[in-house]
Amino acid sequence: MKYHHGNLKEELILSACAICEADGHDHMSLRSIAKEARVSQTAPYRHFKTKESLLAEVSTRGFIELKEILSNVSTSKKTLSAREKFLEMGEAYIEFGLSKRNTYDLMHSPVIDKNQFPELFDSAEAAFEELAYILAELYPGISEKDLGLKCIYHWALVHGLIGLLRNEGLYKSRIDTKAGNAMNLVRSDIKSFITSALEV
Amino acid sequence: MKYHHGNLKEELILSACAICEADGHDHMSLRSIAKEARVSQTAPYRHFKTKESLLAEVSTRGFIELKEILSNVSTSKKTLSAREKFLEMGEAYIEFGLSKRNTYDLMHSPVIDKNQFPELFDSAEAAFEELAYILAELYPGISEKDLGLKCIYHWALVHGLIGLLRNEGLYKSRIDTKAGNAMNLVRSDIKSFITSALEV
DNA sequence: TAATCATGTTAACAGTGTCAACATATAATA
DNA sequence: TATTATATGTTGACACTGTTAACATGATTA
Repeated sequence: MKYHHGNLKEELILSACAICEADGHDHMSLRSIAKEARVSQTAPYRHFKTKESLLAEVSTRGFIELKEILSNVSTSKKTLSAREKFLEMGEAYIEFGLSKRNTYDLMHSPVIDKNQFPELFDSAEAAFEELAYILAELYPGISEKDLGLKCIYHWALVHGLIGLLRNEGLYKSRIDTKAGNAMNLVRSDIKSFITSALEV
Repeated sequence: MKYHHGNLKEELILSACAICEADGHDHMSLRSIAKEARVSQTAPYRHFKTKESLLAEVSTRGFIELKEILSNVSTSKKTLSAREKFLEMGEAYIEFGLSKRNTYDLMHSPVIDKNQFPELFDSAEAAFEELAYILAELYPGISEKDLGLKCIYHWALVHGLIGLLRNEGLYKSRIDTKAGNAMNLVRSDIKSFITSALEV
């Protein structure tokens, strides 16, 4: 029987990622994660100063995955026009926010102070940089200031849309019922929704 | 000494609202709220089936306040054009999201299942209806379907923008530093930012 | 007046994050 | 190689959490 685990830190992170996505970050306990790794309840403290710092790791992994998803659009679809790549990125972003729902929540949760975890901060920024790259390609010669404004505009739109698409019930009376479910309409054709934002 | 409090439920809600806004909903314990009302730790259970239902009350009050803020724009500024009222509402919404930060978080937190609390659901919907009213005024004769799309569009934008404006650090390298802080630029003139969305 | 019911209390349970003190395996050093 | 230091594990404990069960008290109603 080995006293030392060998790869505990990584296993804890992976467990945390799985539990976070399965149950939500607020239903995730250090003790249960430790138990899953068949290790004592305080063993995680040899690798993470606090629970929050483990959550920060999970969040960081989320941003890294998101960044890879977004940059894949740029690199693996070189034949597409900038405009089409932008739309694909928007779709991919929303797909991520909807499918990795709980992880996405953690990534944007106020329980983790990004300023306290430089790696998390950097990973988040790297993901958003992908948006800036494609927008710079889409608007050649744009000033840095206007590029910044456009980044904020599109990111806000897409981030907000994810929140809305998940709150399925909301807006029932006027949209889902009376107007024949505009929400589903948006969901079924996200690209055309995002496209309208390009007219701005 | 009175055994019965008399107005405990309301006092608990008010305490909860205060603590939520001060410390965040995740740092809010039933016991501390009970203590603040100088009442035993289990007294709240005579008025709330669970902690979540107290949080739902706090969230509901938030949406009610938000709805009032938004409808005040419509009613108290009748001389304004529909367009100007829309911009004022957007500004007021963002102001709410930034100043009542922790409450706003709770209102959009996934820890409360809105479908489980009809009053909360209704209060949230009532707030969003205000947006629909002003947009209907702004686009007379618009179809219900298109109205729904516009609601989603503008709500997503403004909701997402709040998230971004609060994450002050994010996007530092490209925007805050290189581009001279586009974020602050947006914040200082929210109306013109929202205005661009009207061109869609 | 007596009985019912809403609203309080106390005691206890299982679960949480975290720390201090101790144990062991690996790495570095003499 | 023998010894020591360091990284990584364990046990036990603390204060805190939400929640339930059993009981007490005050107000309302028959």
